[in-house]
Amino acid sequence: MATIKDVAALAGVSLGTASRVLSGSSQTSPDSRARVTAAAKELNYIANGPARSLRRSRTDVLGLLVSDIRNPFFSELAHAAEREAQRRGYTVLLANADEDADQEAAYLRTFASQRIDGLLIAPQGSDVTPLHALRDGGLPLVFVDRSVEGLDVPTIGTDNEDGVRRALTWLHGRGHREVAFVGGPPEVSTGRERRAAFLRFRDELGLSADPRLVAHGDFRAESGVEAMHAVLASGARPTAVLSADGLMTLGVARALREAGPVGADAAEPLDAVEIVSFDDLDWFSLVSPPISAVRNDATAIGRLGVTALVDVIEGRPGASHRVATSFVDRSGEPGGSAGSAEAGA
Amino acid sequence: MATIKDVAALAGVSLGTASRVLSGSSQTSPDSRARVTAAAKELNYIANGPARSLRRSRTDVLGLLVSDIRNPFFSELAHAAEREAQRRGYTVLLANADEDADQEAAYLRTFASQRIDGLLIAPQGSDVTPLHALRDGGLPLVFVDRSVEGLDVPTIGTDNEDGVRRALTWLHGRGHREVAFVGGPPEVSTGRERRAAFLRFRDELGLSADPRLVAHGDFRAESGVEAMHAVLASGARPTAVLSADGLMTLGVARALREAGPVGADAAEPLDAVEIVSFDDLDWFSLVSPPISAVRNDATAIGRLGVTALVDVIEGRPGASHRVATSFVDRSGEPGGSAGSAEAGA
DNA sequence: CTGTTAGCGCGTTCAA
DNA sequence: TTGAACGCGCTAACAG
Repeated sequence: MATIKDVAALAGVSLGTASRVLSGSSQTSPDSRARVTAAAKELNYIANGPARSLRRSRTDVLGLLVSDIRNPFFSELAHAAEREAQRRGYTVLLANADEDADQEAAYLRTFASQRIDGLLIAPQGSDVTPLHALRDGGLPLVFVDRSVEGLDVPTIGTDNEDGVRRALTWLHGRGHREVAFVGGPPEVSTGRERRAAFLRFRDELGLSADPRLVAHGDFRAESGVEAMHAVLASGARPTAVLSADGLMTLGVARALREAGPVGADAAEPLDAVEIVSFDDLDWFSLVSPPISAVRNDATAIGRLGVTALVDVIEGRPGASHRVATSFVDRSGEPGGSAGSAEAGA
Repeated sequence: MATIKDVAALAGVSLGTASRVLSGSSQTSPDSRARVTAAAKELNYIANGPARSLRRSRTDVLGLLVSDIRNPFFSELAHAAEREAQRRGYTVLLANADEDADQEAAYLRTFASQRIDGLLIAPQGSDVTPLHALRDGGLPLVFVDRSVEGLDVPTIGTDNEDGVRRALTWLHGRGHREVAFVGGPPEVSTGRERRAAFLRFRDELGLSADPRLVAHGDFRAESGVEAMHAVLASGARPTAVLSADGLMTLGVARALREAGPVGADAAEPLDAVEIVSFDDLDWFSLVSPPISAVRNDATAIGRLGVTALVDVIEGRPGASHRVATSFVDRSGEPGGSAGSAEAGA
């Protein structure tokens, strides 16, 4: 690979002049500008990033540490963050904690070693010490989607309480009183907030407070299956269920499908259970009956996260946001028959 | 941030000794090892990556440039690649070309500047010059999922021909003769291969060669909607459709749903169209009728891709692979009723 | 086994 | 406006 020295030699100027032309920092004569530019093109010169970073003590790279890249919410968030970052002259280094605190800690070290300029993170929340260390080391930090206590960091999250309120109000309006809840892990802030909101609005709306209706997963599909099975096995007979994230909704739908007439002792078959999801997935309109959902705006969160992070990096205060949710009511849609123009199989 | 100099000073040893201890390269006395380790821990020392890279002229970072991070196939591939890379001591820098050749070129530059040790790429295929430049610059390269002509690079792809064969044979066995095809873009190798295989096996099996049954998208959901609409608008009346990738399958399913009795002039309503997808998505079993699919093993491709790339980096020849597909027959499953334990709404 | 030193490629200061 | 020289933090080569 050609170095700036090669470029300078070919252009017949000094190394300093070549550097000034290429980084466009200082004034240079039109003559040397032309010659250096030409030489750089001819040699296919691309500046050595590590050397540059070492000298400038900045990398123009942002880290994004998501909880689970296979979760559509986070891949959409990542996509939006990447676009916004690129618009502002930063590159995004994406890493995946896979809902695992150890892996999160490992990537935190990697990022620190790479000397990224700032970090966007959806924290697991089980152990904050590594985050504290980074923070004390002076790394600009912004939380997306989730947050952890005791760390004063700009946070871009969803209005979880209002989202849950929308879902329960809607279910209540449809006549449901036995509403099950498949929540997220209590270690994670969104898990806690959505659970608290469920309990609160459940009571305010006068829905059944049967504790057997409440179960918890880990925001992954398989845990949704297990949680829903657990609810059904407990003997509870929900007419509807609210799932706290999109992947678990997939699991819940699977579990309900598998369940059939429930349990060994169940004489009475299970009526159709209406599903409502926190997170709207693109296939919800295709199942029967369609799944209504709280829209959780990953794109806005990714975009605002980068904005806040760049603000912090450049010395401005980063703004926190609670992004509003909306509710997608699919009760009026035909549902089913993805492969057919008719309703019903 | 503490530097290795600080660590050496605190430990009371020379800079060289500190370096030797921390990188574990050479032999060191137990005494200095203990003191350096302690000092490093106390100062919360994390080596400066850029400086390290500059000196060693390697970064221990692999690039992964995917076509579309929101495509579940690629997020799964990325996840697998990341795991395998970590296992081998590399970090993965993930970037998203968003099915756009310009963005691909931009990230290629970024990667080159970062001096990554090797690149895993699912190329767009429209313009190979930037890839050639990298290749000539000596960057180890491996293609995943897709490939481009004229570049002798290890390639880990799917056995597209056999996948399509499985799908068409299965459809033929179910009695379908009017089978539509929603293909990918011809600029992309997988688009071309799946199309060629469709045409070949369509003819071998004696399926209808009506050209109105064939349409093309760009591997994104919206294009699946458009392609399916185009087929229906042409007046063709397929009884089944093969979609060339998972996201387009979503679009196809939507289009069929929306279509209803087709067109303004259509007197006869459209019978149920059976959908088969190249790429199996996790919700296919939940729609009605369920969507059968060719399993495209993203995990294997990601894993083998990293293996091949590391081989190339370390001077061994990288092995190409055609990963086998399998067919998931869901015709026997109940389908529909995601929210119910009963079949039917 | 350890201390000293050179230099990776670049941006920037100081003189000219 | 330009050239020369320094040093960012680290590893490796050499001498002791």
